[in-house]
Amino acid sequence: MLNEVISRKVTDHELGETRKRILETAALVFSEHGFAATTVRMICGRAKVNLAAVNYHFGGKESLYREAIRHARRRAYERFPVNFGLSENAGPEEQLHAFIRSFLLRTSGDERNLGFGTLVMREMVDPTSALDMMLDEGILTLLEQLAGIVRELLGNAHDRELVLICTRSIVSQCLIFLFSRSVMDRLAPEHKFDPDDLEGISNQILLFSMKAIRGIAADLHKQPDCAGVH
Amino acid sequence: MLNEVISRKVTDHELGETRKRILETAALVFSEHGFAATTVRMICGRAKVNLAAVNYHFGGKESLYREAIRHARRRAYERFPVNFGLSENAGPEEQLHAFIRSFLLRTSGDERNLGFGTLVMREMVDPTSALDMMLDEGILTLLEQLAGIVRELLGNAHDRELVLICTRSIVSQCLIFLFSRSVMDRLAPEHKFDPDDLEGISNQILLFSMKAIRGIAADLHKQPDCAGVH
DNA sequence: TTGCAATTCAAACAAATGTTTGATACAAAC
DNA sequence: GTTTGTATCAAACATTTGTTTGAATTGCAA
Repeated sequence: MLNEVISRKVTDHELGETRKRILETAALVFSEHGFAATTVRMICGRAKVNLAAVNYHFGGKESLYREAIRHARRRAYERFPVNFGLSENAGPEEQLHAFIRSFLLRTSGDERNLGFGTLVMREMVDPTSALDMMLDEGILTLLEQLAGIVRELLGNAHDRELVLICTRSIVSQCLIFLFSRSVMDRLAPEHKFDPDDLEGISNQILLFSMKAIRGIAADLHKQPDCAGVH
Repeated sequence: MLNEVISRKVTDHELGETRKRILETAALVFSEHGFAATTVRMICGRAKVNLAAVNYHFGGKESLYREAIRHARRRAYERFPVNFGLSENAGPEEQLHAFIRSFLLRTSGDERNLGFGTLVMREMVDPTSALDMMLDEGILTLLEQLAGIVRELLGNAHDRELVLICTRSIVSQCLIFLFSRSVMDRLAPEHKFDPDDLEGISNQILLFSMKAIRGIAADLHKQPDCAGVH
Protein backbone atom coordinates (compact mmCIF):
# COMPACT_ATOMS: atom_id res chain seq x y z
CA MET A 1 0.00 0.00 0.00
CA LEU A 2 3.00 2.25 0.31
CA ASN A 3 5.11 1.14 -2.61
CA GLU A 4 2.20 1.98 -4.83
CA VAL A 5 3.20 5.61 -4.52
CA ILE A 6 5.64 5.14 -7.36
CA SER A 7 3.30 3.67 -9.91
CA ARG A 8 0.09 5.40 -9.08
CA LYS A 9 -3.10 4.88 -11.00
CA VAL A 10 -4.37 8.02 -12.66
CA THR A 11 -7.95 6.93 -12.25
CA ASP A 12 -8.03 8.42 -8.79
CA HIS A 13 -10.98 10.54 -7.99
CA GLU A 14 -10.27 13.92 -9.54
CA LEU A 15 -6.78 12.93 -10.59
CA GLY A 16 -5.43 12.85 -7.04
CA GLU A 17 -6.98 15.98 -5.71
CA THR A 18 -5.61 15.44 -2.22
CA ARG A 19 -2.16 14.71 -3.51
CA LYS A 20 -2.12 17.87 -5.60
CA ARG A 21 -3.40 20.02 -2.77
CA ILE A 22 -0.67 18.69 -0.49
CA LEU A 23 1.95 19.34 -3.15
CA GLU A 24 1.04 22.97 -3.73
CA THR A 25 0.54 23.76 -0.07
CA ALA A 26 3.81 22.06 0.79
CA ALA A 27 5.73 24.14 -1.76
CA LEU A 28 4.37 27.34 -0.26
CA VAL A 29 4.90 26.35 3.36
CA PHE A 30 8.39 25.00 2.74
CA SER A 31 9.28 28.23 0.95
CA GLU A 32 7.96 30.26 3.87
CA HIS A 33 9.67 28.44 6.72
CA GLY A 34 12.33 26.19 5.24
CA PHE A 35 12.53 22.43 5.48
CA ALA A 36 13.49 22.05 9.12
CA ALA A 37 11.08 24.64 10.49
CA THR A 38 7.97 23.49 8.65
CA THR A 39 6.05 20.67 10.26
CA VAL A 40 3.94 18.11 8.53
CA ARG A 41 1.10 19.35 10.71
CA MET A 42 1.40 22.85 9.22
CA ILE A 43 1.10 21.52 5.70
CA CYS A 44 -1.79 19.18 6.43
CA GLY A 45 -3.59 21.84 8.40
CA ARG A 46 -3.41 24.39 5.59
CA ALA A 47 -4.16 21.81 2.93
CA LYS A 48 -7.08 20.53 5.00
CA VAL A 49 -6.03 16.91 4.77
CA ASN A 50 -5.39 14.34 7.44
CA LEU A 51 -1.98 14.22 9.09
CA ALA A 52 -1.27 10.74 7.79
CA ALA A 53 -1.89 11.78 4.20
CA VAL A 54 1.67 12.98 3.73
CA ASN A 55 3.16 9.63 4.61
CA TYR A 56 0.50 7.80 2.67
CA HIS A 57 0.94 9.74 -0.57
CA PHE A 58 4.60 10.68 -0.43
CA GLY A 59 6.24 8.29 2.01
CA GLY A 60 7.55 10.98 4.33
CA LYS A 61 8.39 14.62 4.83
CA GLU A 62 11.64 14.50 2.90
CA SER A 63 10.17 12.87 -0.19
CA LEU A 64 7.36 15.39 -0.13
CA TYR A 65 9.92 18.18 0.02
CA ARG A 66 11.68 17.02 -3.11
CA GLU A 67 8.41 16.51 -4.97
CA ALA A 68 7.19 19.92 -3.90
CA ILE A 69 10.33 21.59 -5.25
CA ARG A 70 9.94 19.82 -8.59
CA HIS A 71 6.30 20.84 -8.72
CA ALA A 72 7.04 24.50 -7.99
CA ARG A 73 9.85 24.56 -10.53
CA ARG A 74 7.64 23.05 -13.22
CA ARG A 75 4.99 25.64 -12.51
CA ALA A 76 7.43 28.58 -12.51
CA TYR A 77 9.07 27.53 -15.79
CA GLU A 78 5.66 27.01 -17.37
CA ARG A 79 4.76 30.59 -16.55
CA PHE A 80 8.12 32.06 -17.50
CA PRO A 81 10.23 29.98 -19.87
CA VAL A 82 13.89 30.79 -20.26
CA ASN A 83 13.55 33.11 -23.23
CA PHE A 84 10.19 34.51 -22.26
CA GLY A 85 8.88 36.90 -24.95
CA LEU A 86 12.00 36.88 -27.08
CA SER A 87 11.80 37.14 -30.85
CA GLU A 88 13.58 34.57 -32.97
CA ASN A 89 16.49 36.53 -34.40
CA ALA A 90 17.18 38.84 -31.50
CA GLY A 91 20.64 40.23 -30.84
CA PRO A 92 22.69 39.32 -27.77
CA GLU A 93 21.67 42.42 -25.84
CA GLU A 94 18.00 41.59 -26.29
CA GLN A 95 18.76 38.02 -25.34
CA LEU A 96 20.40 39.22 -22.16
CA HIS A 97 17.45 41.42 -21.39
CA ALA A 98 15.01 38.56 -21.87
CA PHE A 99 17.16 36.30 -19.72
CA ILE A 100 17.23 38.77 -16.86
CA ARG A 101 13.54 39.61 -17.06
CA SER A 102 12.33 36.04 -17.21
CA PHE A 103 14.63 35.10 -14.34
CA LEU A 104 13.28 37.86 -12.14
CA LEU A 105 9.68 36.99 -12.99
CA ARG A 106 10.22 33.28 -12.49
CA THR A 107 11.79 33.69 -9.06
CA SER A 108 9.52 36.50 -7.90
CA GLY A 109 7.34 36.09 -4.85
CA ASP A 110 4.15 35.81 -6.90
CA GLU A 111 2.23 33.05 -5.16
CA ARG A 112 1.47 31.42 -8.49
CA ASN A 113 5.16 30.52 -8.67
CA LEU A 114 4.56 28.40 -5.56
CA GLY A 115 7.56 29.92 -3.82
CA PHE A 116 10.01 28.54 -6.37
CA GLY A 117 12.54 31.35 -5.99
CA THR A 118 12.58 31.11 -2.23
CA LEU A 119 12.91 27.35 -2.40
CA VAL A 120 16.00 27.71 -4.59
CA MET A 121 17.44 30.30 -2.24
CA ARG A 122 16.88 28.15 0.81
CA GLU A 123 18.41 25.18 -0.93
CA MET A 124 21.51 27.24 -1.70
CA VAL A 125 21.84 28.24 1.95
CA ASP A 126 21.04 24.79 3.36
CA PRO A 127 21.96 22.35 0.60
CA THR A 128 20.35 18.94 0.54
CA SER A 129 20.25 16.39 -2.23
CA ALA A 130 17.58 18.62 -3.79
CA LEU A 131 20.28 21.12 -4.72
CA ASP A 132 22.11 18.55 -6.82
CA MET A 133 18.79 17.67 -8.39
CA MET A 134 18.22 21.32 -9.28
CA LEU A 135 21.73 21.75 -10.66
CA ASP A 136 21.33 18.74 -12.90
CA GLU A 137 17.83 19.59 -14.01
CA GLY A 138 18.07 23.24 -14.91
CA ILE A 139 20.54 25.53 -13.20
CA LEU A 140 23.59 24.33 -15.10
CA THR A 141 22.09 24.71 -18.57
CA LEU A 142 20.73 28.08 -17.50
CA LEU A 143 24.20 29.25 -16.56
CA GLU A 144 25.66 27.95 -19.81
CA GLN A 145 23.00 29.80 -21.75
CA LEU A 146 23.89 33.04 -20.02
CA ALA A 147 27.59 32.41 -20.53
CA GLY A 148 26.92 32.00 -24.25
CA ILE A 149 25.23 35.39 -24.42
CA VAL A 150 28.04 37.01 -22.50
CA ARG A 151 30.63 35.42 -24.75
CA GLU A 152 28.95 36.90 -27.78
CA LEU A 153 28.69 40.30 -26.12
CA LEU A 154 32.39 40.23 -25.36
CA GLY A 155 33.07 39.70 -29.05
CA ASN A 156 33.57 35.96 -28.86
CA ALA A 157 36.71 36.47 -26.86
CA HIS A 158 38.43 33.23 -26.00
CA ASP A 159 39.17 34.36 -22.45
CA ARG A 160 37.04 31.90 -20.51
CA GLU A 161 37.74 33.53 -17.17
CA LEU A 162 36.49 36.89 -18.36
CA VAL A 163 33.28 35.29 -19.55
CA LEU A 164 32.95 33.62 -16.18
CA ILE A 165 33.47 36.84 -14.27
CA CYS A 166 30.88 38.75 -16.24
CA THR A 167 28.40 35.88 -16.06
CA ARG A 168 28.79 35.71 -12.33
CA SER A 169 28.34 39.45 -11.91
CA ILE A 170 25.12 39.38 -13.91
CA VAL A 171 23.75 36.42 -12.01
CA SER A 172 24.56 38.08 -8.73
CA GLN A 173 22.57 41.17 -9.66
CA CYS A 174 19.55 38.97 -10.33
CA LEU A 175 19.96 36.86 -7.22
CA ILE A 176 20.12 39.78 -4.83
CA PHE A 177 16.40 40.28 -5.25
CA LEU A 178 15.97 36.82 -3.86
CA PHE A 179 18.44 37.02 -1.04
CA SER A 180 17.99 40.49 0.33
CA ARG A 181 14.25 40.70 0.06
CA SER A 182 14.07 40.84 3.84
CA VAL A 183 16.51 43.74 4.05
CA MET A 184 14.84 45.62 1.21
CA ASP A 185 11.46 45.20 2.84
CA ARG A 186 12.83 46.80 5.95
CA LEU A 187 14.59 49.66 4.14
CA ALA A 188 11.83 50.43 1.64
CA PRO A 189 8.59 48.70 2.63
CA GLU A 190 6.69 50.52 -0.11
CA HIS A 191 8.32 48.43 -2.82
CA LYS A 192 6.04 45.64 -3.92
CA PHE A 193 8.16 44.05 -6.68
CA ASP A 194 5.23 43.50 -8.98
CA PRO A 195 5.85 42.73 -12.68
CA ASP A 196 6.11 46.47 -13.46
CA ASP A 197 8.80 46.96 -10.83
CA LEU A 198 10.65 43.91 -12.13
CA GLU A 199 10.53 45.33 -15.63
CA GLY A 200 12.27 48.48 -14.42
CA ILE A 201 14.77 46.46 -12.38
CA SER A 202 15.67 44.27 -15.34
CA ASN A 203 16.36 47.45 -17.30
CA GLN A 204 18.66 48.65 -14.53
CA ILE A 205 20.56 45.38 -14.38
CA LEU A 206 20.85 45.38 -18.15
CA LEU A 207 22.18 48.94 -18.17
CA PHE A 208 24.80 48.31 -15.51
CA SER A 209 25.91 45.04 -17.06
CA MET A 210 26.06 46.28 -20.64
CA LYS A 211 28.16 49.28 -19.65
CA ALA A 212 30.54 46.98 -17.82
CA ILE A 213 30.76 44.43 -20.61
CA ARG A 214 31.29 47.06 -23.28
CA GLY A 215 33.97 48.70 -21.21
CA ILE A 216 35.72 45.38 -20.74
CA ALA A 217 35.30 44.44 -24.40
CA ALA A 218 36.77 47.77 -25.44
CA ASP A 219 39.88 47.11 -23.36
CA LEU A 220 40.02 43.64 -24.79
CA HIS A 221 40.16 44.84 -28.37
CA LYS A 222 42.82 47.35 -27.52
CA GLN A 223 41.34 50.74 -28.10
CA PRO A 224 43.35 52.71 -25.59
CA ASP A 225 41.45 55.91 -26.32
CA CYS A 226 37.74 55.99 -25.64
CA ALA A 227 37.94 52.92 -23.44
CA GLY A 228 38.47 53.87 -19.80
CA VAL A 229 38.62 57.34 -18.36
CA HIS A 230 42.01 57.44 -16.67
CA MET B 1 20.66 33.20 40.19
CA LEU B 2 19.35 33.73 36.72
CA ASN B 3 18.83 37.47 36.63
CA GLU B 4 22.48 37.81 37.48
CA VAL B 5 23.25 37.13 33.84
CA ILE B 6 22.76 40.81 33.06
CA SER B 7 25.13 42.26 35.62
CA ARG B 8 27.83 39.62 35.74
CA LYS B 9 30.90 39.94 37.86
CA VAL B 10 34.08 39.97 35.85
CA THR B 11 35.95 38.23 38.60
CA ASP B 12 34.88 34.86 37.26
CA HIS B 13 37.56 32.30 37.00
CA GLU B 14 39.44 33.13 33.82
CA LEU B 15 36.98 35.89 32.93
CA GLY B 16 34.13 33.52 32.20
CA GLU B 17 35.97 30.80 30.38
CA THR B 18 32.89 28.63 30.06
CA ARG B 19 30.77 31.51 28.88
CA LYS B 20 33.30 32.46 26.24
CA ARG B 21 33.71 28.91 25.03
CA ILE B 22 29.95 28.58 24.66
CA LEU B 23 29.78 31.88 22.78
CA GLU B 24 32.40 30.97 20.21
CA THR B 25 31.19 27.44 19.71
CA ALA B 26 27.62 28.67 19.40
CA ALA B 27 28.55 31.17 16.69
CA LEU B 28 30.20 28.43 14.67
CA VAL B 29 27.44 25.85 15.14
CA PHE B 30 24.67 28.35 14.45
CA SER B 31 26.46 29.41 11.27
CA GLU B 32 26.79 25.81 10.19
CA HIS B 33 23.23 24.66 10.77
CA GLY B 34 21.09 27.74 11.30
CA PHE B 35 19.10 28.63 14.39
CA ALA B 36 16.30 26.09 14.09
CA ALA B 37 18.47 23.14 13.15
CA THR B 38 21.14 23.54 15.81
CA THR B 39 20.38 22.05 19.16
CA VAL B 40 21.61 23.23 22.50
CA ARG B 41 23.05 19.75 22.89
CA MET B 42 25.23 20.21 19.79
CA ILE B 43 26.70 23.40 21.17
CA CYS B 44 27.30 22.06 24.65
CA GLY B 45 28.76 18.87 23.28
CA ARG B 46 31.30 20.67 21.12
CA ALA B 47 32.06 23.25 23.77
CA LYS B 48 32.46 20.47 26.35
CA VAL B 49 30.18 22.11 28.87
CA ASN B 50 27.13 20.80 30.64
CA LEU B 51 23.78 21.02 28.91
CA ALA B 52 22.35 23.35 31.52
CA ALA B 53 25.18 25.85 31.07
CA VAL B 54 23.45 27.59 28.18
CA ASN B 55 20.37 28.40 30.22
CA TYR B 56 22.45 29.30 33.24
CA HIS B 57 24.76 31.74 31.44
CA PHE B 58 22.50 33.05 28.68
CA GLY B 59 18.96 32.39 29.77
CA GLY B 60 18.01 30.33 26.75
CA LYS B 61 18.80 29.34 23.20
CA GLU B 62 17.45 32.50 21.63
CA SER B 63 19.40 34.87 23.85
CA LEU B 64 22.52 32.85 23.18
CA TYR B 65 21.88 33.17 19.47
CA ARG B 66 21.77 36.94 19.60
CA GLU B 67 24.85 37.14 21.80
CA ALA B 68 26.73 34.77 19.53
CA ILE B 69 25.97 36.92 16.48
CA ARG B 70 27.18 40.04 18.26
CA HIS B 71 30.32 38.21 19.33
CA ALA B 72 31.08 36.96 15.83
CA ARG B 73 30.47 40.39 14.33
CA ARG B 74 32.78 42.06 16.84
CA ARG B 75 35.48 39.53 16.02
CA ALA B 76 35.11 39.88 12.25
CA TYR B 77 35.20 43.68 12.34
CA GLU B 78 38.21 43.60 14.62
CA ARG B 79 40.04 41.52 12.05
CA PHE B 80 38.85 43.50 9.03
CA PRO B 81 37.66 47.03 9.72
CA VAL B 82 35.63 48.81 7.10
CA ASN B 83 38.50 50.55 5.38
CA PHE B 84 41.04 47.82 5.96
CA GLY B 85 44.47 48.85 4.66
CA LEU B 86 43.37 52.10 3.07
CA SER B 87 45.65 55.13 3.05
CA GLU B 88 44.34 58.42 4.34
CA ASN B 89 43.92 60.45 1.16
CA ALA B 90 42.92 57.70 -1.23
CA GLY B 91 40.75 58.38 -4.26
CA PRO B 92 37.24 56.96 -4.64
CA GLU B 93 38.36 54.03 -6.75
CA GLU B 94 40.84 52.95 -4.11
CA GLN B 95 38.16 53.44 -1.49
CA LEU B 96 35.83 51.19 -3.44
CA HIS B 97 38.55 48.59 -3.78
CA ALA B 98 39.23 48.63 -0.04
CA PHE B 99 35.52 48.40 0.70
CA ILE B 100 35.08 45.35 -1.50
CA ARG B 101 38.20 43.60 -0.26
CA SER B 102 37.51 44.13 3.43
CA PHE B 103 33.92 43.01 2.94
CA LEU B 104 34.98 39.78 1.27
CA LEU B 105 37.60 39.08 3.93
CA ARG B 106 35.25 39.88 6.78
CA THR B 107 32.51 37.60 5.54
CA SER B 108 34.79 34.82 4.33
CA GLY B 109 34.55 31.35 5.76
CA ASP B 110 37.76 31.69 7.73
CA GLU B 111 36.93 30.08 11.05
CA ARG B 112 38.50 32.97 12.92
CA ASN B 113 35.56 35.06 11.73
CA LEU B 114 33.37 32.71 13.78
CA GLY B 115 31.00 32.21 10.86
CA PHE B 116 29.99 35.87 10.80
CA GLY B 117 29.26 35.97 7.06
CA THR B 118 27.13 32.87 7.15
CA LEU B 119 25.25 34.17 10.17
CA VAL B 120 24.38 37.34 8.28
CA MET B 121 23.31 35.32 5.26
CA ARG B 122 21.08 33.05 7.33
CA GLU B 123 19.56 36.02 9.07
CA MET B 124 18.71 37.55 5.70
CA VAL B 125 16.99 34.35 4.60
CA ASP B 126 15.23 33.70 7.92
CA PRO B 127 14.93 37.08 9.55
CA THR B 128 14.54 37.32 13.29
CA SER B 129 14.92 40.29 15.57
CA ALA B 130 18.65 39.81 15.14
CA LEU B 131 18.38 41.17 11.59
CA ASP B 132 17.02 44.47 12.85
CA MET B 133 19.82 44.50 15.38
CA MET B 134 22.36 44.01 12.60
CA LEU B 135 20.80 46.69 10.42
CA ASP B 136 20.89 49.21 13.23
CA GLU B 137 24.35 48.32 14.39
CA GLY B 138 26.35 48.22 11.18
CA ILE B 139 24.74 47.31 7.91
CA LEU B 140 23.01 50.64 7.33
CA THR B 141 26.10 52.77 7.87
CA LEU B 142 28.04 50.35 5.72
CA LEU B 143 25.59 50.84 2.85
CA GLU B 144 25.70 54.61 3.26
CA GLN B 145 29.46 54.54 3.14
CA LEU B 146 29.40 52.62 -0.12
CA ALA B 147 26.73 54.92 -1.54
CA GLY B 148 29.00 57.87 -0.76
CA ILE B 149 31.84 56.34 -2.71
CA VAL B 150 29.56 55.56 -5.63
CA ARG B 151 28.18 59.09 -5.61
CA GLU B 152 31.67 60.47 -5.90
CA LEU B 153 32.54 58.05 -8.69
CA LEU B 154 29.44 59.14 -10.60
CA GLY B 155 30.72 62.69 -10.44
CA ASN B 156 28.53 63.76 -7.53
CA ALA B 157 25.49 63.38 -9.70
CA HIS B 158 22.31 64.30 -7.89
CA ASP B 159 20.40 61.34 -9.27
CA ARG B 160 19.77 59.39 -6.10
CA GLU B 161 18.24 56.45 -7.92
CA LEU B 162 21.29 55.97 -10.10
CA VAL B 163 23.48 55.93 -7.01
CA LEU B 164 21.16 53.36 -5.47
CA ILE B 165 21.25 51.14 -8.52
CA CYS B 166 25.02 51.09 -8.73
CA THR B 167 25.40 50.58 -4.99
CA ARG B 168 23.04 47.64 -5.13
CA SER B 169 24.85 46.08 -8.07
CA ILE B 170 28.17 46.31 -6.26
CA VAL B 171 26.78 44.87 -3.05
CA SER B 172 25.24 42.00 -4.97
CA GLN B 173 28.57 41.05 -6.52
CA CYS B 174 30.06 40.83 -3.03
CA LEU B 175 27.14 38.97 -1.52
CA ILE B 176 27.10 36.23 -4.13
CA PHE B 177 30.19 34.73 -2.56
CA LEU B 178 28.19 34.27 0.56
CA PHE B 179 25.00 32.97 -0.96
CA SER B 180 26.20 30.69 -3.69
CA ARG B 181 29.10 29.12 -1.89
CA SER B 182 27.31 25.80 -2.01
CA VAL B 183 26.79 25.97 -5.78
CA MET B 184 30.36 27.11 -6.39
CA ASP B 185 31.71 24.29 -4.27
CA ARG B 186 29.81 21.86 -6.45
CA LEU B 187 30.84 23.45 -9.74
CA ALA B 188 34.48 24.08 -8.87
CA PRO B 189 35.48 22.22 -5.73
CA GLU B 190 39.11 23.16 -6.20
CA HIS B 191 38.44 26.77 -5.24
CA LYS B 192 39.38 27.43 -1.64
CA PHE B 193 38.59 31.16 -1.37
CA ASP B 194 41.65 31.91 0.70
CA PRO B 195 42.81 35.53 1.09
CA ASP B 196 44.74 35.31 -2.20
CA ASP B 197 41.65 34.19 -4.10
CA LEU B 198 39.62 36.94 -2.46
CA GLU B 199 42.24 39.48 -3.54
CA GLY B 200 41.76 38.42 -7.14
CA ILE B 201 38.00 38.37 -6.81
CA SER B 202 37.92 41.87 -5.36
CA ASN B 203 39.90 43.00 -8.39
CA GLN B 204 37.35 41.40 -10.68
CA ILE B 205 34.42 43.00 -8.91
CA LEU B 206 36.22 46.33 -8.99
CA LEU B 207 36.91 46.01 -12.72
CA PHE B 208 33.34 45.13 -13.64
CA SER B 209 31.87 47.83 -11.41
CA MET B 210 34.24 50.58 -12.46
CA LYS B 211 33.59 49.93 -16.13
CA ALA B 212 29.87 50.09 -15.50
CA ILE B 213 30.01 53.24 -13.39
CA ARG B 214 32.26 55.03 -15.86
CA GLY B 215 29.99 54.08 -18.71
CA ILE B 216 26.99 55.37 -16.83
CA ALA B 217 28.79 58.53 -15.73
CA ALA B 218 29.82 59.19 -19.31
CA ASP B 219 26.20 59.04 -20.44
CA LEU B 220 25.26 61.25 -17.55
CA HIS B 221 27.62 64.02 -18.55
CA LYS B 222 26.43 63.94 -22.09
CA GLN B 223 29.31 62.90 -24.21
CA PRO B 224 27.43 61.18 -26.99
CA ASP B 225 30.61 60.08 -28.73
CA CYS B 226 32.90 57.74 -26.89
CA ALA B 227 30.14 56.77 -24.44
CA GLY B 228 28.29 53.71 -25.56
CA VAL B 229 28.91 51.50 -28.56
CA HIS B 230 25.72 51.77 -30.56
C1' DT C 1 37.67 26.10 59.18
C1' DT C 2 33.12 27.81 58.21
C1' DG C 3 29.88 30.15 55.37
C1' DC C 4 28.20 31.61 51.12
C1' DA C 5 27.42 32.51 46.58
C1' DA C 6 28.57 31.08 41.96
C1' DT C 7 29.01 27.36 39.04
C1' DT C 8 28.62 22.61 37.29
C1' DC C 9 26.26 18.40 36.80
C1' DA C 10 23.03 14.31 36.01
C1' DA C 11 18.43 13.58 35.77
C1' DA C 12 13.99 14.60 34.63
C1' DC C 13 10.01 17.24 32.42
C1' DA C 14 6.65 18.91 29.24
C1' DA C 15 5.93 19.92 24.59
C1' DA C 16 6.41 19.07 19.80
C1' DT C 17 7.88 16.24 15.99
C1' DG C 18 7.76 12.56 12.12
C1' DT C 19 5.82 8.33 11.65
C1' DT C 20 2.85 4.21 12.33
C1' DT C 21 -1.33 1.77 13.27
C1' DG C 22 -5.79 -0.19 12.88
C1' DA C 23 -10.39 0.98 11.92
C1' DT C 24 -13.55 2.90 8.66
C1' DA C 25 -15.55 4.74 4.30
C1' DC C 26 -15.84 4.43 -0.42
C1' DA C 27 -15.93 2.99 -5.18
C1' DA C 28 -15.61 -0.22 -8.79
C1' DA C 29 -15.32 -5.22 -10.27
C1' DC C 30 -16.98 -9.64 -10.07
C1' DG D 1 -24.20 -8.58 -2.54
C1' DT D 2 -19.62 -9.60 -1.82
C1' DT D 3 -14.97 -8.63 -2.47
C1' DT D 4 -11.00 -5.92 -3.17
C1' DG D 5 -7.96 -2.21 -3.26
C1' DT D 6 -7.62 2.78 -2.31
C1' DA D 7 -8.15 6.58 0.59
C1' DT D 8 -9.15 8.91 4.93
C1' DC D 9 -9.21 9.37 9.73
C1' DA D 10 -8.33 9.64 14.96
C1' DA D 11 -5.28 7.90 18.03
C1' DA D 12 -1.07 6.52 19.58
C1' DC D 13 4.18 5.84 19.43
C1' DA D 14 8.98 6.68 19.96
C1' DT D 15 12.29 10.53 19.63
C1' DT D 16 13.99 14.75 20.15
C1' DT D 17 13.64 19.30 21.69
C1' DG D 18 14.45 23.40 25.10
C1' DT D 19 14.14 23.99 29.71
C1' DT D 20 14.00 23.10 34.76
C1' DT D 21 15.37 21.08 39.05
C1' DG D 22 17.92 20.00 43.04
C1' DA D 23 22.06 18.19 44.55
C1' DA D 24 27.09 18.40 44.28
C1' DT D 25 31.26 21.04 43.62
C1' DT D 26 34.16 24.96 43.54
C1' DG D 27 36.38 29.34 44.90
C1' DC D 28 36.98 32.73 47.96
C1' DA D 29 36.15 35.67 52.06
C1' DA D 30 35.28 36.13 56.92
